[in-house]
Amino acid sequence: MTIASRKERQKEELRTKILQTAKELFMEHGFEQTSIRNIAERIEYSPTTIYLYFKDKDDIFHALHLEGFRLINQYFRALEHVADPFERLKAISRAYINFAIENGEFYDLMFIIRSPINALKKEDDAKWEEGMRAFGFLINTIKECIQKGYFTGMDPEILAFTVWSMVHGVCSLEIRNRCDVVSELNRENLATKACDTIIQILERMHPKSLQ
Amino acid sequence: MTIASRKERQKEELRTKILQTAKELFMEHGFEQTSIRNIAERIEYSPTTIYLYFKDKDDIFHALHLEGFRLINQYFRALEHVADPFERLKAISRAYINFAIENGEFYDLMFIIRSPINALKKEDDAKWEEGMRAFGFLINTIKECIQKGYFTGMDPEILAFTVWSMVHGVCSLEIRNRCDVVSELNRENLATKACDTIIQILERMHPKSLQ
DNA sequence: TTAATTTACTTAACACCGTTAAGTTTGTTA
DNA sequence: TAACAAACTTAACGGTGTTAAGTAAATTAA
Repeated sequence: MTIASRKERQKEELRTKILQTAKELFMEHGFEQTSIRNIAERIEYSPTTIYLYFKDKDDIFHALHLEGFRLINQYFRALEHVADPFERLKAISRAYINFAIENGEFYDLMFIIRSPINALKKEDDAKWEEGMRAFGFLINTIKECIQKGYFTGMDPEILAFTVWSMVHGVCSLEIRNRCDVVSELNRENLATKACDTIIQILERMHPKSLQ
Repeated sequence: MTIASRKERQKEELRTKILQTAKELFMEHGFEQTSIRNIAERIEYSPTTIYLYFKDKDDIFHALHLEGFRLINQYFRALEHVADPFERLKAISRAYINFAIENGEFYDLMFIIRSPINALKKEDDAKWEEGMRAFGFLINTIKECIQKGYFTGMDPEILAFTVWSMVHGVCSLEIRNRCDVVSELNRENLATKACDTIIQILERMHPKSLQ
C-alpha cells in the first residue's frame, strides 16, 4: 500500500499547489483576472491538468471561498473571550472590517463576486459550516446583548443580518472604490471612520443606564 | 444644412439604439454577461460598428452609469417635499432600497461592478454631477437633521457615507445572493426588513424629546 | 520478463470574448 | 461622371473557459 499512498500524497500535493498558486494570483490580480492558463503556467503544467483536480473554475472558487471563511473565523476566534456581549459586538465589527481591508481579494470572493453559490447549503458542505459558524457567532452575541437589555423587542436573526449588512456596506464600497464622493480629507481611513460611526450609533441607541 | 443635420440625427439615433439594446441585454443577463457581439447581433450590425459610437465597453458602461444615476435621482426628487429632515432621511433609505430592488442590474452597475470608475470625477463629467446630486441630497438632509438636534457632534459627511454604507450593504447582499444565512422564514422581504431595522436603530438613538 | 492496463498528463481544438487594421460599400460633393 | 468622405464590414489578434482525443510513464498481471 506504500505506492498507492505515495501516489495519493502526490496527488494531494499537486492539488494543494494549484490552490495555493490560484490564491497567490488572485491576491495579486483578483479572481476574475486570474485565468486557468495563468495558474497552469506558474505551476509549469498544462492548463488541462488543472481540470483533473478541479471540476471547473467555480470549483477553485469554492475551495478558496472555504479558505476565506476559515480565515475570518480565525479573526473571530480571538474575540470569543470578550465577556461583555455588547463589547464583543463592537469588536466583531472592527475585526470584520480589518479582515476586509487586510484581505481585500478574499473578501471580494466571499461576499461580493457573482458566482454560483448555488449547490451550496447542502449539509455535505464544509464551506456552509464555516459560514454558519461565523454568522452564528454574530447571532449568539446579539442574543446575549438582547438578554442584557440591548435591542429590546428586535428579532435576533434579522438584527444580526442588519448589522452584518451595515459593516459589509462599508467594506464593499471601499473595495469596489465608491468612496470618491467624500472629500479628500475624510477619505483617509474612511472604512474605519464609518465603522466607528456605526458603533457610535449602536451605543447611542441605548439608555445611559446600560452603559 | 438639412442633409448634415439628418445624418447627425441618424447617428444619434443609432447611438441611442445601441445604448438601449445594451440596457435591455444587461437587464436580462447582467453587464458582464452582455458582450459587444450580443448587442451587435440584436441591432443587426457588425460588432465593430459599435466601436464607431463608443470607445470601448467601458464607454458603454459609463453611459449606462449616468442613466442609472438619473433614474435614482428621480426616486429622490419625489422626496424633496418631505419637510422634516429625519422623516426625509428615513424616506431616502426606503427609496434607495426600492431603487435597488426594482433595478437590480442598474444597481449592480452603479455600485457593485468593478470597472474603471477612474478618469471620472473630472468636472467635464455629467455622471459625476448626477452622482454628487444624489449624495448631496443625503448630506444636506443629514445636515438639517443635525441642525434639529439629531446626531449631535457627528461629522455630516462621514455620517452620510455611513448611512449610505448601511443601506448599500443590505442591497448588495441581496443582489449578490448572500442572504442564505438567514432562515427561510425571515428571508422574505429581507432587504425591507433590514432597512426597517436600520431606521429603528436610527430612531432609537435619539432622546424621546426629539421624536 | 514481457504484455496489458491503468494513471497522469498534453496537444489540439471549440466557441466565446474585447478590440483593431484594413477593406468595402454607400451617399454626397465637385 | 469622377473624387471623396462617411458608414459599415471582414478578417484577424490574443485572450478566455473547457473538452475530446492522444501520449507517455508507471504499475500490475501473465
